Order: sequence, then C-alpha cells, then structure tokens
Amino acid sequence: MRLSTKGRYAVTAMMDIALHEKQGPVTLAEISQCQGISLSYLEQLFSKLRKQGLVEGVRGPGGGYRLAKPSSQISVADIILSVDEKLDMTKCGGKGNCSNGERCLTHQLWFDLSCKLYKFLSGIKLDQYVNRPEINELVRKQDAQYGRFLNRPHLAA
Amino acid sequence: MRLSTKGRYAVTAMMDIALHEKQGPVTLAEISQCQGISLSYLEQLFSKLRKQGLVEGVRGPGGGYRLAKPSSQISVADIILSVDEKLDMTKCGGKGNCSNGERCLTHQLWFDLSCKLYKFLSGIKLDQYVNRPEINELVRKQDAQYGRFLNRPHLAA
DNA sequence: AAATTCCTGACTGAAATAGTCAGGAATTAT
DNA sequence: ATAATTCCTGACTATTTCAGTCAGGAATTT
Repeated sequence: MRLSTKGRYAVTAMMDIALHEKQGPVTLAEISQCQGISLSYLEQLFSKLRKQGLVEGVRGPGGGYRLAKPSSQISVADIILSVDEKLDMTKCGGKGNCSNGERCLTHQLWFDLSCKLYKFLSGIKLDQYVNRPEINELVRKQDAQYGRFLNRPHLAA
Repeated sequence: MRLSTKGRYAVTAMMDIALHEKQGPVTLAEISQCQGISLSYLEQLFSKLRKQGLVEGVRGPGGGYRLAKPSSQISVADIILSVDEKLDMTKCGGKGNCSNGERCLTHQLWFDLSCKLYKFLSGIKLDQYVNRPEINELVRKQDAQYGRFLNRPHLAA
C-alpha cells in the first residue's frame, strides 16, 4: 500500500462530502476552493472514486457528488485503495515467488504488514469524524466563510 | 508518513543484515545481489540509515554493515522514517493552521492517523522475524544458493 | 435555450523514485 | 608497501508518480 498526498487529497475531499451530506450534493468546485485542491485533479480522483462505487455524480445545476453508501460504510482504506490501486506491499504481489520461485526473506514481514495496515485503515470510517462537535463547529465556520449552500432552491422545501 | 517501495527496500536490507548478524558484517554487494536492489541505490539509503544511527559501516576486506543497536530495538518505523524523513501526514505539519489560520476539516483525522500509524509501525521490531524457524530455513537456502559467507577468515576462529 | 455540473482524454511541469558513474578514504590481506 | 576490498560521497540521468492544465462533450435544471 502506498501512502502519499494523493490519498490524503482523496480522503479530505470525501470528508468534505460526508460533512455536508444533509445539504445535498457537493460540487467539486466547492471542494477545490475550500480544501485548496485543483479542480481538474479532483476530477481525476473522483473518476476513480466513482468507478469504485464510493460516490455518485449528479449532473446539472444543483448537482455535485454524494456518497454512494452511508459514511459508516466507507473507510479510509477504501478511499486510498481507490486512488492508489494497490494494497499489497510484497514485492511479488502476494504470490510468494519473489526470490527465484521461493519466498524472499522479507515476504512474511510485508505480508503481515499489509494485512495489519489494511485492517487498521479499514477500521477508520468517515462517520467517526462527521459527528464530532468540534469538527461541526469548524464546518459551520468554513461554510460561512466561503458562503456555501446559500442559493440552493431544492433545500428550501 | 509516506509509505513507498523506498521504505520497503530499506527494511528489506535491514532485515538481511539482522538475519546474518552472527556471521559478521554484511556487504552491500551481497544485499544488492540477493535482494535485487541496485548497489548504488543501497549506498544512498545506507548513508541515511547510518546518519540515523541504525547501522555502522566497517571498511576494508571482510567489512560491511552491521546493526548499531540490537535488532529488538530497531523498528520498521525507525527505518522508514530514516529514509523518508517525514512522519506527519497533516497538511500543516501538525501546526493546525492548515486553512486560513484555523484547522482544516481533516486535520484531526490526519493527526490521529499519523499517531496510530507511528505506534503501529514502531511496535514491529526486526527481531520478531529473525528468530522464526521458517524464515531461518529460507535464509540457509538462500545463503547456500548465493554462496554467502564461504570465505570469511575472521569467522574461522 | 442557457447555465451548470459532471465526465473524459490528452497534455505538461515538477517532484520523488530508482539507478548510474566516477572517484576517494579506510582497512585488511599479501 | 602494495593491492584488494569495502565503505562513502557527490554529481548526474532516467523513469515514474504526483499534481495541475486545457479543451471539449454529456446530462440535467432553470
């Protein structure tokens, strides 16, 4: 498993959507502005998140992206794997033929590590952060600052 | 914390040394051949491992590298941090000024994640793999295959 | 019809990864 | 002493990944 800023971008964007779930779809333009990520780069990342079934896009005015599953069912591991595509850290891809057909000396170590890391990251779900009061305080502040969700006719009802 | 093949190379090389601790210093040439890592690249990595006090070099014939501390005191986190230099995954470097002086929405998530990941990786020490029978079996095979440690005069005593 | 937003693919620049090369310094063996 | 071995250093190059740009099309709402 690779762990880089790419994965952080993806998780950050997903968190933004999860935190605004009740306000309807979130546009990439908003995420781009508020989280400081290039719009086109976000589009690349969301193409992968969409293909993995983590989000669904809604086109047209008032559209955006929303979570395709409850935030309690989306883990940090799901997101990072969607954009980074690999989990396994062994050289051989888990096959055990890393060194002339035999397992290399560190095969077991990387195999163990991959498993543990995956369990660890897949245990962290988005909803663990959505309901924290101190984070909701931050969300309110930031939304006001950027004037988010001010003209959403479909929310007035 | 970045997690890439660079860190895997470093850990693999360190494991090789730990597994041959009793046979004296291990040369980078051996590691290069047996683990399939470029010699010059290993030299770059070991320059960092040495500066971090994880290994010490022994020059001259019969020289090589050996661990600077017992393998029970060297963790995967120590090694990865030596070559990748960063632990923190927050955008702001842990300062909490990621978004206009305030914490960004995912600050807490990354802060937690960094802490947990560090604890996890620093809990895995090299010696946990050195004494496993199945790994020692592999080591013997591989050493025979590559003819390692055949002419070490200083071991004859 | 116009505006909005997703969606796609091709392209570009910058950084990290991985490897190469040349040479010097310390140590051991002959 | 000399030669061989090995660490050690720095500069250089190639490849891949990261990150961002650009242009244009498709679906939807107003």
